[in-house]
Amino acid sequence: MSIEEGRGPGGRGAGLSRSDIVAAALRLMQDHGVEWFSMRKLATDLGVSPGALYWHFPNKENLFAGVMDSVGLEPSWDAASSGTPRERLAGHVRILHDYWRDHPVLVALGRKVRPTASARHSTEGIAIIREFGFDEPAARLHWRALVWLALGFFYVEQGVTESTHHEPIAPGRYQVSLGDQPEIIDTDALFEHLLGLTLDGLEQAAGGFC
Amino acid sequence: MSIEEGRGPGGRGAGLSRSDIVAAALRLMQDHGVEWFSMRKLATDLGVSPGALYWHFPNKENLFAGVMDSVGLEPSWDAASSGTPRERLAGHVRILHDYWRDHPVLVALGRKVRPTASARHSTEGIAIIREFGFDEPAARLHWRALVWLALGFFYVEQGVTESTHHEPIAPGRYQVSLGDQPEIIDTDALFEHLLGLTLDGLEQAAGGFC
DNA sequence: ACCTGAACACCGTTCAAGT
DNA sequence: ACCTGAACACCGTTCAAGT
Repeated sequence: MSIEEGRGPGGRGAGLSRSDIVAAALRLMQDHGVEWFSMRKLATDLGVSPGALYWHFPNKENLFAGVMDSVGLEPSWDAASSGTPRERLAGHVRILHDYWRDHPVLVALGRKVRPTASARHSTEGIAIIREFGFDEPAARLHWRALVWLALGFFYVEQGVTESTHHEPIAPGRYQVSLGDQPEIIDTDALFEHLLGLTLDGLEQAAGGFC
Repeated sequence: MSIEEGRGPGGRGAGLSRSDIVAAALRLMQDHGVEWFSMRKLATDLGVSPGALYWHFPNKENLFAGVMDSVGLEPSWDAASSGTPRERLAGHVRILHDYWRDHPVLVALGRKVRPTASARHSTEGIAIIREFGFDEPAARLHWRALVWLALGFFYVEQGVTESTHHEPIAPGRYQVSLGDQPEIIDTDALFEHLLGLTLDGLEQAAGGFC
């Protein structure tokens, strides 16, 4: 009657916790993709029966939400701390875009990613925009537009790089060929270009010095 | 030995064609959503066995591609035919955004939507941009940036309206409440704002009259 | 050529039963 | 309280067999 492998059938002893499950789920999704992931594979990975997961989480969607919370939404802000307001704002938006690009799991996760930056990131972004001379409501509107710009661009970027042939030529800097003629696109350069245009418009709206 | 309902088991006579299958698939997806759709439900709807579909299509993904082709990618251009170059360009981009918003099936369809407008739409858009004074390569780059802007914005818009409480207050003009404080956002106004900023930047880059 | 029907290998989720 | 094991109602896909 010795139980070798660990615990026998029934009873407790698996020692599962919400954070254990979430961590394993995130690892599996990062390694094999969100498409590949399933509750049963997660259970197998944890050495547990499928039903066990449903004591800790009501359903798959709730587990996904737990994974998203575990990753957190705190980009690193080191890159946007010096320079002109324009440069710092560009850095700030770029950080958002890079953050989402480096965590595709978050975006692929059932489209549950809310287009909001973290509170601190938003506060700083709005503060920078106010330096251009905008009042609070205008700055908030501009900030929201920039956040949507960055997230939207990443959605498209992800869709393109997933659905077509693409070759990464550097970390976070892939070229894709799409459309009729196999054209090469540097998505990072395209993002910089689009962001630049928008910030030009923002500066113009602020300054009025012409 | 009379076969009433149509054809008996086995043999031909179902009269399936690729276009029939595609049409039924599109209808089901529009009525019940892409999530709800399955090959077996499609077969049931067509009064046919699941395996029958696999004679016409190698797999589900290929069927999805067929659905996308059937919808076509030809927005109506009536709205962007008069006014200043700036107004016509804005109308052109707006048409793209509205088109994708009115065909969410295309975007939800496994993220297979290529971020390219139709050839004619692109040609006209690039021509308008050239009126600002850009040369061909610059105009193409600007056009691509605008296309990505419109498609990306729609992705975010769709994600928000699907994942949070939202109430449509007019066709194509819904308000959403998201984030910590239940704030109201007019997504159409936000898009106009973002597009306006970007076009301001584009005009500025073109003119140089300052 | 075109389709059926049954099978295969999967899903997410539930739930009595165990400890 | 925590987990098992079996079941339920699904999937996409394949394929021998029918006409």
